[in-house]
Amino acid sequence: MKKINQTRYAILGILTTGCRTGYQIKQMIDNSLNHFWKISYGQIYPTLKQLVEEGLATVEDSVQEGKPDKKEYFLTEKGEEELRRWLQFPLEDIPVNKNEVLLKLFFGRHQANHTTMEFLINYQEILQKRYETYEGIESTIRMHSLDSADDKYWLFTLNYGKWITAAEIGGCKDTIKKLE
Amino acid sequence: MKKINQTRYAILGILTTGCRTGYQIKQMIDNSLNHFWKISYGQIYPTLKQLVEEGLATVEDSVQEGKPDKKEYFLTEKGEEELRRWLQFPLEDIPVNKNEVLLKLFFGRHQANHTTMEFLINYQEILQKRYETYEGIESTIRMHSLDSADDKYWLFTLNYGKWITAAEIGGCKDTIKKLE
DNA sequence: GATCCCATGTAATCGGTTACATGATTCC
DNA sequence: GGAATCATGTAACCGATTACATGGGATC
Repeated sequence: MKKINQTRYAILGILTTGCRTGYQIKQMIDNSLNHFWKISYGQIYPTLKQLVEEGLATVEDSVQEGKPDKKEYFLTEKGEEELRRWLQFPLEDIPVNKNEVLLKLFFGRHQANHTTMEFLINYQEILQKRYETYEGIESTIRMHSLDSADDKYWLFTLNYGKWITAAEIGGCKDTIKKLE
Repeated sequence: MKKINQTRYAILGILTTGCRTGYQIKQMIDNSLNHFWKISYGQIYPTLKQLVEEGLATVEDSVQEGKPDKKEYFLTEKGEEELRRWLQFPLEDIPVNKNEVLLKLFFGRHQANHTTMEFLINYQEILQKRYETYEGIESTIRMHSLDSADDKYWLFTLNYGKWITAAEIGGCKDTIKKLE
């Protein structure tokens, strides 16, 4: 069973949201998907080139006034099909998310409980901030009530993200309590 | 800010649990940590060699009866210090866990809602099985009435894992409901 | 002149997987 | 003889990051 390269599909997907250049793709992922996806220019530019070679996208040189020139990428019909094929392809098993917190918790007997607790409290604070960020984004989207077709799914994603973050906060608190 | 190689520390940690050989380390991770960590021999053996070179561990050739020879690794004092140093080192920010489910959800407008729902139902079933596995392991540990110093922390880890899994199941259900 | 944003790209390197190679021992 | 388990290792490859290189335009 060969593993598929998800980054290709992430880029394919982003190209349907109005982002057209490598720079914009990077910005979109850093700003909107940054809690569950990331990417570097070292991947973006070569991948875009490859997508064109495979006929999944086309490029157009675009001259801008007041800004540097840029290359705009557009999905082809074939590219859209490829995206849809990937979307409906089911997860056969859960990918292992390497979790540093759980790993450290597992080796907890090698340090004083209060040190583990401090570690968890620190992590919990970070999670709390993340949760608040989600809430902020959510209300921004709702207020702007943009008619963008993507918004609905963006909110689903945020909501799912909130569930996970809340659970992690709960897990931290619960563990801290047990360590006391 | 340079990123530290956590795999080294995972191996360092496992060496404190009674696992002594590369083979045993692999087994331990596959059997006990498989939901939040994984590793391959291609990492284990070179890393063990490196740990010895750095004075964090020592090797001993061990002849066994009825089984092939093996190499047993032991943490040095320096190795234990290194492990403790890593353990107490706080997370400065949350590492990005690339999440295929969230990514696909984000691009949901490109397919029929029922397709997205089927995808989520499938995922939810996988999560449910995982949750039951956690419960199974938990009761096994509790029944064996632990004298191992690690057991307590193993249960903390399991408990935390249950929180996260339960939340993901909740997130799936909630999203499915919204898609109806 | 300095700094920031926009914009594109590559080379070196790293972390990790996969596939391969080897071989002892036990159990059926 | 064949399969399963125990055991160690390497080379090729892949996905991704980091550091570097370049440069236009706007703003202060």
